[in-house]
Amino acid sequence: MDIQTVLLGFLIRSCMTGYDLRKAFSMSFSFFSGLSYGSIYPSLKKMESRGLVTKQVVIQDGAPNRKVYTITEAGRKAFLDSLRAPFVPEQPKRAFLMRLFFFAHLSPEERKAIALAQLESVVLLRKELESLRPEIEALADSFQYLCFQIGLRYYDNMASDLSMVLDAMRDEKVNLS
Amino acid sequence: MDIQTVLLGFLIRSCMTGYDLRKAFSMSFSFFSGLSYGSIYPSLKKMESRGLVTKQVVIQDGAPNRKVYTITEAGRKAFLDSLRAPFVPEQPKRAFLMRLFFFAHLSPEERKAIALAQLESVVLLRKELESLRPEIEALADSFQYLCFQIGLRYYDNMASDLSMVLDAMRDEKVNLS
DNA sequence: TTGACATATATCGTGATGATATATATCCTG
DNA sequence: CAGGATATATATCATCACGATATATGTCAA
Repeated sequence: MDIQTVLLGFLIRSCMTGYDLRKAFSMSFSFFSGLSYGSIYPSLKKMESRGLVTKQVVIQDGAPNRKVYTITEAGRKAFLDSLRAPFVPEQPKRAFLMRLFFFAHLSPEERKAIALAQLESVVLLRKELESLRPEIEALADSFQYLCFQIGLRYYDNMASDLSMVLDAMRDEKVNLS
Repeated sequence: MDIQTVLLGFLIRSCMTGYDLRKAFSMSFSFFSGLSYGSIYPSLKKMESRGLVTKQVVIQDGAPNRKVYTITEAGRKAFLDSLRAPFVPEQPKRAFLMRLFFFAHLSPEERKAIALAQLESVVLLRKELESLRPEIEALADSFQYLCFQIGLRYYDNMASDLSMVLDAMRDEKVNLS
């Protein structure tokens, strides 16, 4: 998912500390990925050593010094290059598919319970994302708004997959392997 | 995605070597995840030390010895437990969303080219998966067939997302940030 | 006043990935 | 028949993402 590119994308807008980047990320990217300090700080170090960003230490009394990162011309170029890089095909990679693959090992009741729990959790995730709408409509550009819409559709599609699974189980002849 | 659970799921069917597991995996799971030896062998070692599998070394002359793994009762229990474990919510995590998020930094022509390339690659992936249909219809149980169908729908949904993006760009007023 | 929350950086263990190394056997093709 | 590709089979390495945790301090409300 290339964390460095995302960080550079945020740093183009404004100079930021690792902490700021984490916040910015959670607010706008949260629905398609997490990002932890264990990834951010090492990435910033690497990017600094590669000349993609520069660091300004702002001394504060008491609190730990802020390390403000600024993107360089090389960083801007690296960012655009990776936006343009050839696409690497992606796979679904969803844990639920793994479970479903082995569903024959569970009883019909367990299968139904698991699929229903999953459906509930997807509905919840969709609701959470939907609740960000006002914020996104205020701040996002048109492409970022498309990301939001695709995120919603993603959950809708998962819900519809789960309904399909539940339908298939409704009139199942038990099929233990 | 819990590699150990997947390996146990295959070992329930029959005893296998790491190499066999890799093959079994690529044939049936390939459309939602990869699995490399760098993950398999360490996992098998861990599972052996935890008593989930036992190892029989089959000496061969010339070729490296086969290490055949057999699932234990504890392994069977661990497998079922993780199928029943509470669901961890998942996020889309798609690299294309990251690109789209920053699309405003590219020219309209570049945006269109990237989205079209992506669409092509999705169509290709769908075709490849569809070509596995006869094999899957012959070997899969009904839940595994549902996995296959969901895989196809996944690519269909991605294609439809991309069409949406292309439509939105067709009549765009350029919106650079 | 005390506990929760925000600011801010950093490191650690765990583990997944992709690449590579090491051997040998078989099978197809020119 | 030689050569090269492919299959069998195990193993390790560097890279790096993640989640948890440690360390400090400031602020604000109950």
